[in-house]
Amino acid sequence: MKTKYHHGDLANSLLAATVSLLETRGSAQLSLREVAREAGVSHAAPAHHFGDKSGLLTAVAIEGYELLRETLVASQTPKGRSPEQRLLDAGYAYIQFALTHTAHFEVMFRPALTNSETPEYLAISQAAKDVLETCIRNFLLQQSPEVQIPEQQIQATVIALWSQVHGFANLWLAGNLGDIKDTVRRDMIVLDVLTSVIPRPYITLQ
Amino acid sequence: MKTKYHHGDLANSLLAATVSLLETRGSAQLSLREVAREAGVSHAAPAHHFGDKSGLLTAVAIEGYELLRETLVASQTPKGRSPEQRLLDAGYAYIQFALTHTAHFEVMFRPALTNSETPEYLAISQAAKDVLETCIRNFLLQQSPEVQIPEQQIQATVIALWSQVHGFANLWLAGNLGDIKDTVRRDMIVLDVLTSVIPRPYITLQ
DNA sequence: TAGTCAAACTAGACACTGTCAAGATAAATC
DNA sequence: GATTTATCTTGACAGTGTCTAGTTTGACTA
Repeated sequence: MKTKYHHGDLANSLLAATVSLLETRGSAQLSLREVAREAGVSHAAPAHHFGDKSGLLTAVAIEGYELLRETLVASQTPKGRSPEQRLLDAGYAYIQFALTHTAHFEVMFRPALTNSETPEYLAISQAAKDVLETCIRNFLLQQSPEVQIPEQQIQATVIALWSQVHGFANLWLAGNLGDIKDTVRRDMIVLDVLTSVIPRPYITLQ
Repeated sequence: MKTKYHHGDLANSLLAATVSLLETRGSAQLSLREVAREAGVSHAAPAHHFGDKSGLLTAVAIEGYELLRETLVASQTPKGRSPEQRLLDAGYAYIQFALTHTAHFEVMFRPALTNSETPEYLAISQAAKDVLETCIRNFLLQQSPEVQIPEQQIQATVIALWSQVHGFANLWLAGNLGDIKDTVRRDMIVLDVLTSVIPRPYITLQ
């Protein structure tokens, strides 16, 4: 495992090194050559596996969407929870993911850094979004079982709720939410933010 | 005005060139030297006015916060509007600003690119945020005039509403909202998103 | 009006970057 | 065992941010 010419699992090592460097230095300062140094290979090695810098970051984004999807699915597995609770769980999981996997999260939502039109990219990002949508659908269905909610209204709700948690995570990561350091207050505020939009039943726009 | 040694208003020219390049190429590809070329000066000229790259981007962010503040204030000047309408107006203005001044908006909320601890930066960003907060305070005051809403609850509402519009703008700019191209549908969805959180009166958390 | 000084800008250099082409090595295949 | 193929290295190139030293110019002083 020391200094073989063929690394064996270089692609994954490079991915890990990239995420690690992103987490410490941020995406603006990320250097392909530093990634290569971190992985102990020559400066041009990454190109062979990922093409170029955007290719490497695309791989990070895809890994991120897989992780996010798993996280969201996992948040829905506990039994005996109401659709409303499940919605809260999903929102909380989303925020938790963003604050934990900051490197992935940033790259996932900056398409300028990646090849975001790749079929694989589109598929996995859509898959993650689908979990959210299903969750919200179930919630709306339970909120008003008798009314047939128009599809456009459902989409608007998806956008509204997604915006909520996504914006919260972004403002948090950008340092715009003041000095909320400790976990307790953080959890409280997250809950506040989430519940602030939860109690709303389906309403028709005038 | 042709090729004088002293430009006269180089700082502003550099700022304008930076914003222009940010709008076309994006922040990841922005080059100080290209900014200098665009402004017709030597590659080291920007350093004299802004120190380094982060100094230049700090100036962009500050200009952005000034613009945002003006936009928000302007959204509140029409007379005869209810606090609820004013809240909608502010939210709409926020989103409109983000989608119009994409370069400013991106730099404003990526502190890694700027010197976001500068007194001037902190002051102007706080000033912009204050407009939002006042607006939301007035809304809550009108929603429940008899109850004294605890400060923490107010802050949570500010965060919730800010998250909403901020997240919406971010998802939009990242291309995560599908193919909503035409202005009509866009306006409708913005309205949906905003109203989805508006009708909620003050509630206590259990 | 002449002289001085500080601000505004240029020129050159340095280490670093991403990417490309060409070559070296080792594993897999036949 | 020979050959092919994937993996990785080496070297080069243009471009970058920033530093230092120098040049130009406007403003102020006397």
